Parts: sequence; C-alpha cells; structure tokens
Amino acid sequence: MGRARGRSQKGEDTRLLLYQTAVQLFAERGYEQTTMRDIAAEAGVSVGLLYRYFPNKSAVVLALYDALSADYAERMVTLAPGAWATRAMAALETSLEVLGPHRAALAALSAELVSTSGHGLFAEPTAFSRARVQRAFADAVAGADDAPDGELCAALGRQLYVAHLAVILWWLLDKSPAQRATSRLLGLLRLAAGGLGPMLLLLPGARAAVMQIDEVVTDALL
Amino acid sequence: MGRARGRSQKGEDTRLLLYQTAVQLFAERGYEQTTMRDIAAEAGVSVGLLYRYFPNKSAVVLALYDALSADYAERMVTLAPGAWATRAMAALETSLEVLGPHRAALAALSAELVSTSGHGLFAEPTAFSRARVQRAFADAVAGADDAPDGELCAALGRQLYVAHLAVILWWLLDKSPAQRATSRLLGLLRLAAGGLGPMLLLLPGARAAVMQIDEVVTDALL
DNA sequence: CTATAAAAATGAACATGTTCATCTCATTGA
DNA sequence: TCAATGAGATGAACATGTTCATTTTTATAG
Repeated sequence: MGRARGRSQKGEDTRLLLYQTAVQLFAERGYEQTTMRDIAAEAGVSVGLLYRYFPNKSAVVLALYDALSADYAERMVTLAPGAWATRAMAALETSLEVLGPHRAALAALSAELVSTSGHGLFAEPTAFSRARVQRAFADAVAGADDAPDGELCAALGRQLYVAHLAVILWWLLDKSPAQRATSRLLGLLRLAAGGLGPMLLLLPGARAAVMQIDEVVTDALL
Repeated sequence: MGRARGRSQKGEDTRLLLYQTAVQLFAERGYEQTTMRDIAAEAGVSVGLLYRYFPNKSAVVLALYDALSADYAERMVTLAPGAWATRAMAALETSLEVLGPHRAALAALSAELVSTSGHGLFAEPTAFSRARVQRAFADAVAGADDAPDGELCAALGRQLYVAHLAVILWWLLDKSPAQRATSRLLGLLRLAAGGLGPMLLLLPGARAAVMQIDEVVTDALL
C-alpha cells in the first residue's frame, strides 16, 4: 500500500497544515494572542508535534517571512529599468506591498528584527531568506542604467538592504490609521530619490562616503 | 515602636533593594538570563512582593532607563553653547556615554523600543522619562546660537529625539567588538554635523522639508 | 494596652513557551 | 508473514512570567 508520492510526504503535509493554521490564527488574533497550544489544538495535533516542525514560536512567523521574501524576490526580477535611485525606491515599495496584507501576523517581526539572542532575523536559520532579499537590492542597483562600478554597487546594495529593514520596522511601529505616515514617508523618499538620487554619486567624496558607511554597516550587523 | 523616618519608608527601602538587586543581576547575567525568581531570591523576598513594586519584568529595566535618563537630563543643562548641529551631536554622544556602562543590563531595551503591546518605551508609564529626554533635545536646539524659530525648533527637537532612539537601537544591536561601529558612525555624523549642519537650514525648502518630516514622525509615533 | 485598618509580604496556583521520555505505525529486509 | 527500524506523534512535566487569596506586620485610634 501507500506511498503514492515521491517520498514520505506525510511530514511535509503536517508541516504545511501547522504553518497554515498558525498563519491564519496570527492574522485573526495577532501573534501574542495566539498560543502554541491554540495552534496545535486548531490543527488537531499535540503540542509536541508542533515543536517537531518549528523549533520555537518565532520560527513560525519567520517561516511566513521566508515565504513572503520568496514572493518578493520573484516580483523583483521584473523590476523596470531606470536609474538606480528609482529602482531602489521601487524595490522598497514592492517589499511593503508584499508584506502589507500580513501586517497583523508580522507584528512579531519587529521583535525579531531586534532580537539579540539566538533566533531573530539576523540568526543562522534565516540566513537564506536574508541573503535572497539582500541580493534583490544589490541587483536593483547593479541592473540600473546608471549603475556604478561593482564595489560601489555592492556597498549601495547593502545599505539599501539595511534601509529597507529600517522602513519595515517603521511601518510595523507606525501607529497612524492605515499606516498613512509610512505612505507619506515613502512619498518624501520618492521625491528625494527623484531629485537628489541621480546627482548624489557625482558629488565629490560621494564614493568615499558610501564606502565609509559600508564599513560601519558591515562591521555592526553582518 | 517607631517610625523614625518622615513617613512610612519601609516600602521605598524594599523597592530600592529590589531595584538594585535586579540591576546587579542584569549586569552580571544579562536580562534574559535573570529570572524574576532569581531577583526575589537574591533579595531574600518572595516573588509576589517583587510584583508589588514592579508590575512586570520590563518595568525593572525601564526603571533603570528612567534613572539614567534623569542622569542624562542633569548633564544636559551644562551643554556648551554653539551651533545647533554641534549641540545636537553633543546631546547624542552624551546619551551614549550615560547608557554605556549599562549596555548589558539594557539589552532588553531594544525589545522595549519596539514593543507594540502595552508596556514598552512608548507606553504610558514611561511618558515622564520620555518627555524629559525629548525636552533635552528640544533645548539643545532652542539654546543654540543659530537656533531657528520656535516652530522649527520644536520639529527639529522631535526629529533629533527619534534619531537618538535610532542610534541607541543601533548601538544595542552593534555586534562589532566594543561597539566600534557605533563609534565610527558617530564620527561620520560629527563630520556631517560640522560640514552640512550650519548651512542645512539655509537651503531653499529646508523649512518645508523639516515640517513635512515632522508630520510623518508625530503621526507615526507620538 | 488593645482593636483595627492599612501596608507589606507570602507562596501557591496559573498561563504559556519549551523539552523529553514514550508510544504508534508505516516501510522494509528477510 | 513478520520482526526491526526510524519517522511521526503524544502528553506529561518543566521553566518562567504573572496573579491572587491569604497571612503578617505596622501604625494609630480609643
């Protein structure tokens, strides 16, 4: 009997069931109001099993982030050509579009962004999705009409990645109705990107400045 | 028998004992590794009593932040005269000097800065110390030789306050040895404050830009 | 001095994230 | 067919933040 599928798929089915149940509950009641026991019960499964597939509670929300970052990377391959500043802004806006529908479920992400202990967005298990998003930003700059040379490209990509994390944090903390403050912030940034962006790298000392900032960024976070 | 002190001081004594014990343990083992039971036991007291004086664990670290912010405000009254950008930088650096010796104990502050739920640095119980620090930044700008008019002053003060929170967050997350990345960051900022600062507000549209940003900041956070 | 009410203090119990010894069952090799 | 094996699954137990009914202490009124 059995085993119609490629290889023991039972486990993957269970993981998916647990994942979907969890995401649904997070969306309905929020992260903190959702108990690991709730998730297990709703899925008709024991708590222990939940921990077989997700090492801890934050891993569940990080799995959601991972799925969304894959979605994001997919969207980014069709990024319209243009100046690097414009493409970077588009990359930023796309990231919020992708995360947008799951803001309630992602509320815990701000804690993960900032977690100093083992797990968190800067820990090992999330290295893959982090690298994926980082690459998307690097490509946004590298694929621009006015792309600077490789070294500068890489540094700019890293800084844009960090800026994108900052914007996401801002968006998560934004208390204004429908996060309109974040929309306005993006409007201001779009203006700046259109106005200052094109000439920014032509300023004397711009390269030195970018490289200095890059050192600070990589030293502190990466 | 009795009551040698002004009024029932027993409670305050106990609170102080608990506070000092907690801060010491946080410094020794870090916030997460210190249990409420640890604190109570070390102080020779029951858990329940600890909760009589601190509504929750984060309140203890927020009490430390409150004490440090009082210290900070005290130091800020002797801020040297000069340009607003220079004074703002000094304010920023002073804040890190004050927090510096307690970085280990304050590790949990990053979570508080970002907490969306009831407690946290943006919640009611911390309103007082938050206002105190905000005022320090406002005064740093308002007391400058080249202080702009009141409206602009207030807006700049608020933005500097938010920037200061961002720098603290960065410093808490900084993984580089002895947080040298943060030192470098401050160096770059100092350079920028010295170079661009004085002429920044003279640029056309500078006022409009600051006021726009102010709207975003107050709408999102305050 | 005693009764009493308010403040201080206690410790058991609860909620929830997490771990672990144990059990069940499907697949596989003989 | 059947024993063996390992993945899948279980639920009790643990750790820690938090609450609360209760007891003890202290200060004061009578």
